[in-house]
Amino acid sequence: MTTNRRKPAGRPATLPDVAREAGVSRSTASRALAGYGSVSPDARERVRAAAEKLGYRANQLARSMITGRTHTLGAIVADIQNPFFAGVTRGITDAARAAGYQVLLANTDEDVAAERAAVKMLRDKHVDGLIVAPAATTETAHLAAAHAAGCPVVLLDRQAPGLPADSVTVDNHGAAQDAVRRLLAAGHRRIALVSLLGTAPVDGAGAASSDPVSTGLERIEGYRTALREAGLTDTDTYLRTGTFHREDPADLTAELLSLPEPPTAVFATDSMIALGVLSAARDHGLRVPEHLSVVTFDDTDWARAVRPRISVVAQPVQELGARAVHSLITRIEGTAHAPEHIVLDTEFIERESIAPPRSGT
Amino acid sequence: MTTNRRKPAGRPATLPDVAREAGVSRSTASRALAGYGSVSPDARERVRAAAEKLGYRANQLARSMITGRTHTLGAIVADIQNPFFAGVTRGITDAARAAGYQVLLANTDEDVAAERAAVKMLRDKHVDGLIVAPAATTETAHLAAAHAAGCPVVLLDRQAPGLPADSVTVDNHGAAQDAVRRLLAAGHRRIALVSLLGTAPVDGAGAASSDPVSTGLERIEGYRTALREAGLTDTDTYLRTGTFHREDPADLTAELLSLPEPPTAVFATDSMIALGVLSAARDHGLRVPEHLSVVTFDDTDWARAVRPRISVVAQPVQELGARAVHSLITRIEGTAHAPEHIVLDTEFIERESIAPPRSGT
DNA sequence: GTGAAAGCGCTAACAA
DNA sequence: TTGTTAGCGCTTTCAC
Repeated sequence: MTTNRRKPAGRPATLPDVAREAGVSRSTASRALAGYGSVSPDARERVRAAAEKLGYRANQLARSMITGRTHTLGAIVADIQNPFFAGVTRGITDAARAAGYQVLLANTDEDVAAERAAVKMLRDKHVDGLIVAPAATTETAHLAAAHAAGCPVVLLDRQAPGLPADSVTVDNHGAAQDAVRRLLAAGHRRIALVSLLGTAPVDGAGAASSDPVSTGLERIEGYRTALREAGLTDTDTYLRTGTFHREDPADLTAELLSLPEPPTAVFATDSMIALGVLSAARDHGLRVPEHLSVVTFDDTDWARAVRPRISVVAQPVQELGARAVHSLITRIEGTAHAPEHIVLDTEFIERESIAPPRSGT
Repeated sequence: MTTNRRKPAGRPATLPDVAREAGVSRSTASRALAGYGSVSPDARERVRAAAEKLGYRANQLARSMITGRTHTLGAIVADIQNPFFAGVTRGITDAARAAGYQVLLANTDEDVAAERAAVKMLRDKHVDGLIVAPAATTETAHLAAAHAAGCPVVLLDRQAPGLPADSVTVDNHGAAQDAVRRLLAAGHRRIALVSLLGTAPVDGAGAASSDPVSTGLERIEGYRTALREAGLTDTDTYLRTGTFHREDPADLTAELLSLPEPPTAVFATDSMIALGVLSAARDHGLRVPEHLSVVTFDDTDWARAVRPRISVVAQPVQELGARAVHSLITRIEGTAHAPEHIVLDTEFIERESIAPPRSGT
């Protein structure tokens, strides 16, 4: 038995309803509404009118089943409450909407297991692609699998060497180096870096011991490079890295400030760390910038409102998100091409948190 | 012709693949996996093993078409970059995920047209329900329509009188009143309020002239109540309200501070406004709290890190989001019941931004 | 307890 | 240009 009953008032109008109202077949109605194939102007108009009259809205679920496209993107970030990711997410949702896509959001708290679970859920929902700020640089099998299975992935903010995916990042090394150079130029020699990394701390002399997020690592390397340039060979004396959820940046800073020869300047690798640095400085009765110069990554709202205003390395947060969306959609809708790696410029914004050290090194 | 071909390696496994592998019918396989109806333990186990072997993941799109449930929630907020909404969104995504739901996110920038468009897109995607911080209190026909059509709506942070929907808010009137009382208790008489409202400014004597967001209005009323309690009848002398995107809170504050008899204390209705107030105070060479006491809604990260630390009315942001999710899911999964209005407590956190005025009123 | 068959709302070959 | 036909992958009566 075919579905020839008339549409009851309560039920939302379906395509057969529209077709019947317009006096055409379902396929013609479908073609007219989706705007493909060829339909006579007359039929097209009748269908349009019928759809309007019935308040017809296409069932995207049914459409997606056929076309294989949901026009939905998945965004996986560490923490939407972090102003950096809030800005990035804003950029993502805006760009996505402008391109006719919606965004499913997931937080990972820098936890790879949570990231894996998120990828699984989002793929179950058949997102057309994934924008991921990966929690780890090496454990990316789930991302590679998604990519291979035709769910394109673009990496945001962070790289993952093994993965043949597009990426949108900033030049963390260069930006950090530049920031530290400014501290050096002001006369500082005892310059600290405070950071939080994904998993394991960077110890003493060498490189990272484990698999932390690449961003932090690059900033640390930029810091070291700048110090070495200035002839400071012992680059790790004032280097303090903690682990998310385990260490508090304020404590790391407090420890630095209690040193016999405390740093005269601190470089914070993001705005939430800078807050900890500021807080510790205050607890030690230190004024910025007279007693302690401070520079941080990320130009948050408060950096230009507090006293003194904080000098920052500003990242183009919204653009980071928007470019990720564009890369992703290009890959979803376009033909295969080699992974592209977009590197956006940062901007150093000089404000009032840098002063010469009180006593020379 | 039935679909009897064997599963090619490239294609993801489907239910027929699993059924064939397990030697049962599709219906049995479906029952075993979804865990309804009755299936013999033996068959259940064979199906489970087959699914595991083939790496089967159910197509949620297909499932949703049948069941009418997508296990997806829509969240419509003003601006994810506002720390308040960032916190709320965090609460929403976490609670949703814990309950087996995903979240589609949309920003409105307090624009009703954008909100309407978002509701339309999200409903097209068949979200099971909507969490909305409505941009306007009266223009809510699109929300009422969604609700009536079986897509439940819960209001977040803001009320909409005409709408028979659940809501989760805080006691804005009481919290504002309490905050202003503390300023009064410190000896202030010239207390300003700076706020940004949805559409039209609140002028002179009366109530709102148009349809701004209820939250701001309630805070203004709380402010007026506290002033009246203290015998200050002229409650609007230092009341300054602007419009989103049009006025800058710093300008509103600058104007106040240029008055012949400037206020000695300012109450900001959210953290982004507080930033403007602080900035204007600095530009006027005023120190907080010696020259100007400051209190604000929302306990953002920076409020406890800046010097002086800012006294705030803290809202339970994550809980606000979580409770909204629970209300919504209860309504989605449960039976019809009268709208419930949850009002959460705020907490006044006393810090260092309030001092007695220099010259008594 | 299990399978056959119908069908959710839509698109896409293919014929006409 | 248009209609017919066949599904997408799954759930779900309804007999057996």
